[in-house]
Amino acid sequence: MVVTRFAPSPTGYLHVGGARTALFNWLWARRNRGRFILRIEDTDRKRNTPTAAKQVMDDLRWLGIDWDEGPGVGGPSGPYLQSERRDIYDRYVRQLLDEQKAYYCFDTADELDALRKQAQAGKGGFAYRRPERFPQAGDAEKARAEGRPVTVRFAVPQDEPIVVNDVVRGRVSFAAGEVGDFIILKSDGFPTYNFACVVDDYMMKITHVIRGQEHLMNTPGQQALWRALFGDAPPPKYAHMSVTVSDSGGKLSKRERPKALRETMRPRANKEFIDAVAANSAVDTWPALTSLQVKEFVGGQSVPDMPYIDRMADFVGVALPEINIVDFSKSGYLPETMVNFLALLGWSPGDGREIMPLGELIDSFDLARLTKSNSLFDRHKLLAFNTEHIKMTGPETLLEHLKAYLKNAGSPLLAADDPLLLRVITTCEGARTLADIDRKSRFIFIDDDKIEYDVKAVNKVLLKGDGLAMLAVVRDRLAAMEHFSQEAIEDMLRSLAEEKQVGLGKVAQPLRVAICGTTISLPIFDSVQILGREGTLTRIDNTLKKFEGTAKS
RNA sequence: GGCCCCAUCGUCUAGGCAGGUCUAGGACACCGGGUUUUCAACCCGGCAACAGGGGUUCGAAUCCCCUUGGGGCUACCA
Repeated sequence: MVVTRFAPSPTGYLHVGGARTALFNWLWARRNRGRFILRIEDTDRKRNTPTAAKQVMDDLRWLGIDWDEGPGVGGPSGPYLQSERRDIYDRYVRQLLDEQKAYYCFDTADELDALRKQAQAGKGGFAYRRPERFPQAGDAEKARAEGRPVTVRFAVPQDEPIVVNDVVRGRVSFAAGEVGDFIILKSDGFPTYNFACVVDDYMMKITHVIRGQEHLMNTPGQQALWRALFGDAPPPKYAHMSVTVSDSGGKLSKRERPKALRETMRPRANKEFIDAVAANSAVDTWPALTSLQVKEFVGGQSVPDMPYIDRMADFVGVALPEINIVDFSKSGYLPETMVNFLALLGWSPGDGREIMPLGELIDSFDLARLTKSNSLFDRHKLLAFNTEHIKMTGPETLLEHLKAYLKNAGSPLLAADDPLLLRVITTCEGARTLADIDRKSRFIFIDDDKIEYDVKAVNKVLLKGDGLAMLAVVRDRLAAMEHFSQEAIEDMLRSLAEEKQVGLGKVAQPLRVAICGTTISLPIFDSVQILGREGTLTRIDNTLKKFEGTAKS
């Protein structure tokens, strides 16, 4: 049976790279009717937070990725938090120590740094120099007493090359001595990734490890460790996927958002600006940043937590590139879109299909068709995918997605009932994101006297030419109508245009701006009918009053 | 610096492992036109690639080598 796992380190939100890894493992398990395990690799006490673990799980659920074993669901190989498996790791470390396959180490971080610098200066790479005689338990005690850090290193067999047979890359060979002895147990008693991962993959009977290419260099060490620990037990098959790169070059990383924000802030960063940003940087229960903190951020010396980044971006008025899964959901992308798009980053079914529902993805997924070369995360294509998915998603499902979106965005449209929302959805055929739908419909639930007029729209449609005059005529016709049905509104506007010998746009656009404040809204007949006669007339009157006399020639 | 991976339109890719059917196919983007009550959507058309150099072969996008370029790793992070 195929068993795969996703093993995130809970250091923050789930980002697209992690989501893709999770998805590929999940697809492969589902495709083979196997099991998919979620394992939390929280062995870095400095960086991991419990909220991040929860957030990662929420994001996975949002994507529709469920796990057969893991936090929340349990399973035969638990616990699934590495921080709760320390006795297991200790046992294996003990075993290696006893068999002289691992040894204690007492170097400080500074000493190691110095060694590394030295190696850099020379021509070779850095590999830890193994001591002639392995320190014993007594030595470790003594070192501890002296306050030196105590770690354990694995003695990587140095006599022959290590060959990794990778599912996507084929045979990758590492020269004997190339892989240096690496730390398996940190001085705080926690295992390192390279160790815990091997032990857990064995105990959880993982058959396929699908992960990013950045792990390829870890594989020979892990493989050697596996042999030392588990002898001839067959190791999992490794599949190292291509890396997802960003258009700014390099691996797509969470740092892009702070970077983008910093770049837009820098040119404006005088004292008042920094103070203003700082004063408005509080998030929920988190206190506002100080001006100094903001200044240091702009200067590149520090990076505040992500919520602050989002808050500042909001205040400054920039849209940051989406990196985390939550960013995409906030921007109005469907989970179906994300899954589909992510699946095609480094994989293709080979027959030209692109827009695929989940079931099709599962049926077609194949490790043999993973791409070797890196791929760039193309937001344009993502948008196109979202448009397609919105089109092919049924109104009921879309309604659920939309409601979740609106809630998240705090949209006034939240006041709408289901029938109205459904109507909005069907009228918005061709919307590219849920945000589009929201944006085009918000006007419905804004108070008549709180319309924000878009300057450009007002100038172009109302002030230039005889927009205001036309609007006044429209107002009177609307007031005189017997039945305020959508059909009647359409008939009235069309015949008015015909009567005045102008295109419908000349009639419709001033009306649109009057009731929405902008030229972007639902189709005009729907807009007017949904708003109702009273609201429409009030808004027209307000508009007329506001802009009369300001018309340009 | 060392080690490892990769290389087809601007981007994602098909084709490569089993060399000829590839004057290299699709999608997105872009450009032009159409439709139109806004934004979209939609329809039609167009531009556009085998990184370079050597081999092997009757024949190479496809196999081999070198160069160049890109990426990854080089932590008591995962």
